[in-house]
Amino acid sequence: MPELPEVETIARRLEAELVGKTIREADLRWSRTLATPSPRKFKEQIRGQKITNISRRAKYIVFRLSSFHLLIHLRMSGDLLLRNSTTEPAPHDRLILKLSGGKSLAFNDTRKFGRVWLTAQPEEVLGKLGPEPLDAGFTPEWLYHALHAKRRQLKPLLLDQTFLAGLGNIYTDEALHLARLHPLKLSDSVSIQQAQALHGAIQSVLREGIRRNGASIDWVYRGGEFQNYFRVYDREGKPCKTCGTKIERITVGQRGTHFCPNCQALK
DNA sequence: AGGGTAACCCGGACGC
DNA sequence: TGCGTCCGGGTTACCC
Repeated sequence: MPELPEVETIARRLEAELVGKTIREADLRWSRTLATPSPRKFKEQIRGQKITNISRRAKYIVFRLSSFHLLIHLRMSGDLLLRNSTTEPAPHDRLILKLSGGKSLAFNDTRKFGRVWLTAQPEEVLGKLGPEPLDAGFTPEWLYHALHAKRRQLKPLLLDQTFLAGLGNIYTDEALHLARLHPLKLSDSVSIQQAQALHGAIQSVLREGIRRNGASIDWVYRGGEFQNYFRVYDREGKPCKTCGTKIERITVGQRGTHFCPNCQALK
């Protein structure tokens, strides 16, 4: 399941491979993948567009084209695959962009949660997002004040993309454990020292993810040994790697939430 | 206003 | 085998 580090890695790879290529044709194989515009308009507008830049904003992959922005959100099960144009479409391919130079970019998405936007106004999609957790503007001071401007449980607040953009369920649990903060702790009860710890933990787990996936992205979506790196996520009943206490799993805002009741005491 | 939860979209995994 | 339930990213609708 692609979270921010995986999306970052995909965007970097695509940037290295696809800048300068022209989109010859779009093969839309599952029309609901398209958030906007209509399939007809999409095919018409994307034809002949040149890819000038590829980047990431939150968990969106942003393709800057000659006169539009193509935004792709992979959600749960989406993946972007570079293929030769002669390769047959694979099961669960939702959109295939045929490019100049004999390559194709395939958006493959088993669960059909992922969405694609083609728009001249990307801010309509990206405008409400909070700051990037790895950008210079995300500082311990900003986090402290932002936390105190709300009175919300830390876990749902950190998952709120308008508060901070790009944290998903796994990295939120990991960051809270590293910062020794209970997921239900109220945001305005966090001390300046705790905000500093949380800030460091968020950047640390994301950077760790990026570093890891840069080396071996292929198993990220296939299970493999990904879970061996988790401190708390998906480790219910297993010993905390810090203190040995059994990791607990609770539901917070309908999300599975994992924490160490000893390291992350509420009081 | 600002907090919370439920439904929604999906298919795979898993339990019975 | 087969049916029901859970899971999850993020938005929207709705209630407190």
